[in-house]
Amino acid sequence: MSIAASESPLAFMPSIYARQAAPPVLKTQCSSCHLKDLCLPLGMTGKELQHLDGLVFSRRRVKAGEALYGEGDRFQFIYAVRSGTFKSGLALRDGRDQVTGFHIAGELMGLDGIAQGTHASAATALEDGEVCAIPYAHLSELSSVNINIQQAVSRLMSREIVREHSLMMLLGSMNAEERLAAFLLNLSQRLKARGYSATEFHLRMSRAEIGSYLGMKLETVSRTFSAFQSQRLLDVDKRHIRILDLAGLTRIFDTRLH
Amino acid sequence: MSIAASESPLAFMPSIYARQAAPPVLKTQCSSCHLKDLCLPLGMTGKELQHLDGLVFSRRRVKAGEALYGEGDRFQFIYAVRSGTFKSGLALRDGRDQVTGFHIAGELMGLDGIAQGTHASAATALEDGEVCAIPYAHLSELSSVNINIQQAVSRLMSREIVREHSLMMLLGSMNAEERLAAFLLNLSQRLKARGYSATEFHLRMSRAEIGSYLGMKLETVSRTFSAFQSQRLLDVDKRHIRILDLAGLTRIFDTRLH
DNA sequence: CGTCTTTTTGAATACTGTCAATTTAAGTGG
DNA sequence: CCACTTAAATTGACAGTATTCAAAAAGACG
Repeated sequence: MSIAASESPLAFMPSIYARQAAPPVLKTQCSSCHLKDLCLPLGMTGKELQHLDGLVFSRRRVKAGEALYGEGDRFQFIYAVRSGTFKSGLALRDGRDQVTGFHIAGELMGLDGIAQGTHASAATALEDGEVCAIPYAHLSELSSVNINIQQAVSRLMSREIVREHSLMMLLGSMNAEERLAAFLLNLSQRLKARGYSATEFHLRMSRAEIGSYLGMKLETVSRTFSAFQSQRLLDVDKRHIRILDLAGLTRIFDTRLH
Repeated sequence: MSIAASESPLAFMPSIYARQAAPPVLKTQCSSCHLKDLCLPLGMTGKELQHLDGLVFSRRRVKAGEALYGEGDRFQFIYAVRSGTFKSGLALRDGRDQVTGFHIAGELMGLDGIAQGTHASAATALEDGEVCAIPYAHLSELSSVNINIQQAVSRLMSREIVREHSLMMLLGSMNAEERLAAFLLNLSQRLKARGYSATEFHLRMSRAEIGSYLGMKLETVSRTFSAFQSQRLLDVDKRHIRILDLAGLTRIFDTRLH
């Protein structure tokens, strides 16, 4: 479920590297990563970025449905998404689970584990993907050497708190249409920031998972999608979404009159 | 709305100190604080605690209704509650606000400001109280000197993330009775940890504020209190609460069948 | 090609929200 | 100190939205 700190970074690499006689220490470097403006190095400049390259971590391929960590697992790594889509969530006593977040390229998972040394939530891949498994102990050490790295990590944790605040607002005071509109617009913006289309995308999660995240039943999610379609706000074909009227969608959750 | 970094720690102290000819630098020390097992020094041992005493911060008296900081205010301080009850929340576009947390002695406020350098939420006193205003810049410096302080701060931020996860679960999947039961039991535990009665207490927040926090209308909060009373789980007299059947209350939100 | 999962849609129910009236408490000023 | 005003809480009646239960359609997968 979680890989050991000593595990070779090669373990999950394509076979071309494994075939080499003397495999190079394949250090994935943050400074040369195409996600560096979104991910852990966010806001870091030359010097900190250099320090950050001292961070040794492994890349790990994950197949759809596979868990990165489970509730109660020992906390060792913070995971940064390289590719693919992930969900994190908690299991409820009755067997169902509450989705607390969806994560795409450049986003971090596992920060909840710092508090107790064990993960309070679980993270699962919704499609095949790849993550960087960053040893938290090592990141901590680095933080004590360079105060800017420490602050970058703090900012990322704080950002997670802010994100959850807005989700609480959503869950606490919005109706079904507003929730789904907020969800789609948020996803749209995140995809746009990564160079993808803001108006046409494929959902990697089921109606039930969206519903769990938004605090509504899967049938209500489906009905709301249909309602948006008949309002000509969206073009919905199962999980393929095309936003026809971005302004109209924005108006829905902007007009908080409910 | 927020006090300047250079402001004298004496500004909010009783006049007995101000009358002295040469006022001593009145440093409030974490190591001698009666809240040290709950607050910022959580989990710190002798050495870190000594380092933490190097932290200079002011104590600030706050009157009921007064704001500690508002949305968009520049982030300078993390606030630790010494006494009193506070709420934090976001303003909605339509004028109402979403309460994101209630805070009592030993709890921290303002961590959401780290992300952007400005507070994403506001914090207001629900009754007269006192807080420690901890300059974040100074805390950061201290963290780079002692790695254990840095980790303590990280743990506290992570704890906030975990707290919000469970609130999301509440908002996303519980009915009115379960929400109120969860709220009362959580408050009961926190009061107990501070030496107060776990079964009899005075609510400092209105039905509307509880409702905002729990994602329900004030009338529903009131009705649910009445329902608990007729089920002989509680004795409710306006804001005075006496828990008659703690086990029964636990069963309500434990039995997640809804 | 058949099975299983996911999604959509309908009909009825249940829960919470809305609107309104009343009671109680608290604060203000004569 | 009491009348007056304002705010908070309770309760009822009704409306509205989301849930539940059920069935059918459409893909996904082996």
